[in-house]
Amino acid sequence: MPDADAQLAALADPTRRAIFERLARKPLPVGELAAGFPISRPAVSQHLRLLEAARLVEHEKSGTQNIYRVNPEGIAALRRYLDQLWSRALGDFKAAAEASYHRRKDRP
Amino acid sequence: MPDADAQLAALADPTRRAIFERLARKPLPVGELAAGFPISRPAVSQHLRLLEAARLVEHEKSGTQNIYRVNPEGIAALRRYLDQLWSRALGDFKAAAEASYHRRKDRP
DNA sequence: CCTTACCGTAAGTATCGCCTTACGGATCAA
DNA sequence: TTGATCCGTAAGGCGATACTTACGGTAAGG
Repeated sequence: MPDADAQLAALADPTRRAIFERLARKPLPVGELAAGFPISRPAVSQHLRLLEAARLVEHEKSGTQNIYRVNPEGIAALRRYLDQLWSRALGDFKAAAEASYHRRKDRP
Repeated sequence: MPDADAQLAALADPTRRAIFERLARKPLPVGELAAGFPISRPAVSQHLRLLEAARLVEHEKSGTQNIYRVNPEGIAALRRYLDQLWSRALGDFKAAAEASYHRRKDRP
């Protein structure tokens, strides 16, 4: 999955991650989306271009508007890559890590 | 978990992710680790500093060597953050994404 | 003690990334 | 057609970052 590079780079930027999270709650046209951020609309467009290239979001035209939404397949691909990374990464430490992982997860 | 920014930024760089994956397979001293990459040893040291600040790796002194290994707790923290991001991110699309996620996972 | 091996830090440089403003294409209403 | 809205792209500035070489500090060995 060679998207992993682009996907991680996309999520690494705080603004882009915020855009992603906002689209996650609800699909939005670019203008309405950009209104929620302190940067210009073209800046948001550029972020969206990266997010879409990374297959984290997708868009659909509706009149003059472009409606952006999250891309479940790209997200699933990234999850698979990361799961495999963690399992390879944890090797001998797998037991300890899983324990630490579930400890906080099971007791919120 | 405010580490998420630093952790994602750390993994976004291909060289740094390669370093992380290599340490995942086996803890290594800096010199031996750097020998596996086309960049200088100080460059590797700088990457390790970022990875350690992000709690993705940790190190231990052994004579004149510094042995670096992955940090299971930091990794677990990132996993928790991402899991929560996915669940918030997928909302209505959760079913579809989970399906797509497990489809490839269950049939390797 | 002196030398050697191992490593981190500092300084400098070139490239990359995020932002802005300016501009042009596409769609809809009047 | 004309005008207004919505949006993407282009060009440029500026700070961040990923490298290099040079240097200093620490530990082991002769």
